[in-house]
Order: sequence, then structure tokens, then C-alpha cells
Amino acid sequence: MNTLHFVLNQMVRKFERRAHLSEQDKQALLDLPHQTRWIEAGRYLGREGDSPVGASLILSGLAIRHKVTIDGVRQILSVHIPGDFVDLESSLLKLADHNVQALTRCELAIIPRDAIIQLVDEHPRVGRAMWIDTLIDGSVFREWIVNVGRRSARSAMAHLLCEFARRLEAAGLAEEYAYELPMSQEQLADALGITPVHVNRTLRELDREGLINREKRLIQIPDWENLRRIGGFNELYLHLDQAGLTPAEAA
Amino acid sequence: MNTLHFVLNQMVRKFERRAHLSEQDKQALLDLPHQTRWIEAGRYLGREGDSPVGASLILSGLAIRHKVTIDGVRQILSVHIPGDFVDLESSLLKLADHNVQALTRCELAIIPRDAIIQLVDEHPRVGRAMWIDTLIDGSVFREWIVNVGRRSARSAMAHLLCEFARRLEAAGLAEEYAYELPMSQEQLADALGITPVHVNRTLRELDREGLINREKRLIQIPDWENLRRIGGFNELYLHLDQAGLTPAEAA
DNA sequence: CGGACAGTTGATCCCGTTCAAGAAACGTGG
DNA sequence: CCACGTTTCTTGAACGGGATCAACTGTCCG
Repeated sequence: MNTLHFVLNQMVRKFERRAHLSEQDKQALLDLPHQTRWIEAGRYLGREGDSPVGASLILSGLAIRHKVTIDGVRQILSVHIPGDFVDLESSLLKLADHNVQALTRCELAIIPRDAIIQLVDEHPRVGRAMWIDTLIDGSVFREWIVNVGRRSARSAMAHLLCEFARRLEAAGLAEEYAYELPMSQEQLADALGITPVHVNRTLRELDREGLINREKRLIQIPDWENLRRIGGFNELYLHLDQAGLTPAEAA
Repeated sequence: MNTLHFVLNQMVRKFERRAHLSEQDKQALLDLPHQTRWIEAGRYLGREGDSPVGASLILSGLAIRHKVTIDGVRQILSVHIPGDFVDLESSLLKLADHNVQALTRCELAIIPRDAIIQLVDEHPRVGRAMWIDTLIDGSVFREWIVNVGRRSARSAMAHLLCEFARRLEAAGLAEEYAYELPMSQEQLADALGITPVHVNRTLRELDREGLINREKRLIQIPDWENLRRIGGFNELYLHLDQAGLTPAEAA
């Protein structure tokens, strides 16, 4: 089984736990017209102000959403992992309000806008499952606001590392306490709303205190409970019961 | 015509511009079972961790969403005005991930969770219009991330004031350049992720420079173009073509 | 071997915080 | 209508987390 079918089937199982899908619903999902494509790191999948063309399901690799302020400072809004839809909103909103960019080399299944609209019209339950995707996205954005708005750099960094750990694990892509974080310190800075220099100091501090171990961009968390406490991380907002896979599915 | 019918009809017209609604769709929206209720300022409509009971349509007054960090600091996530649905997510997610609180005395139409689910099942087009509501919510959250993450206090404040101006005007509730902002400086601080003391200084500075005029909590904007520039405000993210009323409707 | 980029470190600066206290506005009851 | 407690707003002084600037190190890769 190739990556595409693997991810599509994971998606169907994920959606099934959100809304009761009929056999036709499931088949319609699997039959979605799409084009699979590899995208190089750094390439844009969509730009602010563009008329969007369609949604992309990430098959492998990571993508980010970001905005750039009037004076050229970037803020990363979210990081997306395989199994995530990015730009589902672009099928229903007229203009993209942010940029979507490949963080690493990515394999995508690109689904035309019209196909999504037709699917949700004819299969309301599938529409509901996708709507829930959007709702969970919103929840993650809300937590991100708290992270950049009210947490110290140290706490925000701990929170971010905890979030990645749990999301990657829930997607069946990593063990909870060890994963690769394919972001430069500059990109982490843009995610946390601080400077790269301060990211460096914050990471070293967490490392020195034994809260994380770093080996290049591999992160290993030897003291989850304390990292969780420092970040004030409570995974409720990830809605993993509806966003992730069951442990059996992830295995 | 009372407030309820006025707001419901506005909502139907708003939704009509998002998805082509049949007469039955529109009637089903108007027939939604609900209970109208007055809520005192400060009362909670829902708390983090609660099992949600249903969505609320704001008929009058303002409501906010917020979260509180582990060390007791509050971050306001959004401010909602009449015509907004709050907690639409609560109908589809199992646990509330944030608090919803009345900012002023509020009149609400509370719609039970089951009624919403049934409505969107039987009327997919209505579901799509509501989904778009969620998507726009998400867009506003994203801009909020930029505001607390990457803008100076001065710029963030200017941006917030611009956002309120445009949203209130689009809802037909204020002229663009003058409106009441019924928030204490402490609440503004929690929205911007800064301290109340600094809110005070920031507001006075904008005032002194002639970018805003304040009379108690009335804000008047004599120099829109400059305030917009300082805030880096670009209303694209509000998706007003789908979120607001046409000028004729707002009148 | 060399050039580019990511990571590291030190010195100095500043935006926003903290603490404190006074002034104004507001609601409430007599 | 005034007295008075409470909340909100305002202002000053000192402090600190993170920014800024700059230089150096390591690493990858053609």
C-alpha cells in the first residue's frame, strides 16, 4: 500500500469517529479527485490574497501557515503534519488570508475546490467531519494565541515541544517522548514571536536543566511531567478524541 | 419587530450570500428552537472543560472568549458582537476548550446542540454557511496571533481599534469612525497580552498624537488612514464579503 | 577548499513590567 | 442629594525579559 492510500484510509477512519458515515460517504471520500505532487521545502502552496484553488492533504512532510506584518516580521500560525488538511478554508472562502508554505519537502494530495464543495453538498456527514477539522484547527489557534500572548519564552517553548510530541504521536508518526523537529531556530522564533537568539538560549536552558535532550533537530523528552508543567500544557485543546487516531489505528 | 426577529433575519440574509439557500433552508433556520435569555455582565456562558449544551446567537451586548494560564494570567481570544454565533463549536466538539463570558449585559438566543446537529444534517447548505462562520472565526484568530505575537503594543492597539471599527460597522452597529468600546483597560490588556498600565499609556499616546479621541469608552477615529497604517490593518482577514452585511442590509 | 547557512555566545539596550499611590468615576444606600 | 466604598484610570520610579548588534563556530555541500 502506498502513502496515498495509507493516509486516505487513516483519514476515513478518523472521520468515522466524528460522524456516522455510510458506505457511500466513505467511498465518495476515497474517490475524491486529486493530484499527488511533491513540493520542495520553502515552496508556497498558497499566498495571502490569492484566490485559492483547492485543499491539500499532507501525505508526508511538514507545512506551515504564516503571515508577515507590514514591517516584514513573520509570525508562524500553525504547523501541519501528515494526515492534516491544509487550506480546507480556501475551498469556501474567496481569498486566502495567510500564506501556506512547505517546511520540508512534502508529498501532497491536492483536491480541487469544486470537488470538495460537491462532496459536502452530496454527503452532509462528510461535510460535518470536515467542519470538525476546522473547529479543531480553531482550537489550536486559540491555544497558540495564549502561547504567544501570555507565556514566557521558556514556558511557550516547553508548550510547543509538548504539542508537537502529542500530535505526532496521535498521528502515529513518533513516540511521544522522542521526535524529529525539522525547524530551524529561526522558524521556532517566528512560531513563538521571539528572536532566534532567544530561542537558542531558551533551548539550551531547557537542555541544561534536563527537561529535553537535543541531538541536532531530534528532541527527546526525559522528563515529560516537568516539561508539561513548565509549559502549562493541557492537551484538551487538541481534541485528540476527534483529531487523532486510536492507539490501534496509529500502530 | 423585536430584536430576536431582527437579528435572525440579518443572519438569514448573511447566510444567503454564502450558500444558495432554498425556502425550506431559510425556514428551517428561522424555526430553530431556542430560548432567549438576558445574561448579566461577567456571567459565563460556558467554561473550559464543560460539556457544552448548545450555541448562542448574540442578540445584543458583547461576549468574549478567553483562557487562563496555569499561573492565573488571562488571555482574551476574541470579542463577539450582536449577530455572532458563539460556541458553534460546542455543538460538535465534546468538551469546551475555553471560556465564554458576557462582557456586558447580553441578550442571547440559546439553541440546543441537538437542534443544530439535526438542522445541518437535513439542510446541508445551512451547514455550509455555518461552516463558513467557523472558517472566518479561524481567520480572525490567526490575525489575533499576529497581533499578540509580532506587533508592538502601540501597533497592536491600533489594529484592535481598527478591527472593532470595521466589524461594528459591517454589522450595522456603528459608524466606522466612532463607536463605544465597552471594555476596561484591564480587559484590553488581556486581549493584547500586555499590562493594564501599558494599555493606559498606549491609549494616551494615540490620543495625544491625534490618532484617536476618547470620551470615556467612546472611541472616535479622526485619522483612519494613519491609524490603519500604524496597526498594519488590512481587513481582508475579516472576510466581510461573507461575514458582514451589505451596506443596504446594515442600514 | 570555500561559501552559505544554522547555531552559539557576549555586551548593551529598550519596551514593557512591576510596584506603588493618587485621582477620577461609579454605584449604592441613607 | 450627598456620603462612601469600589472599581477604573492615571502617573511616577525602578526593574527585567527579551531584543539588538556583532562576532565566532560548526556543518553541510558543491
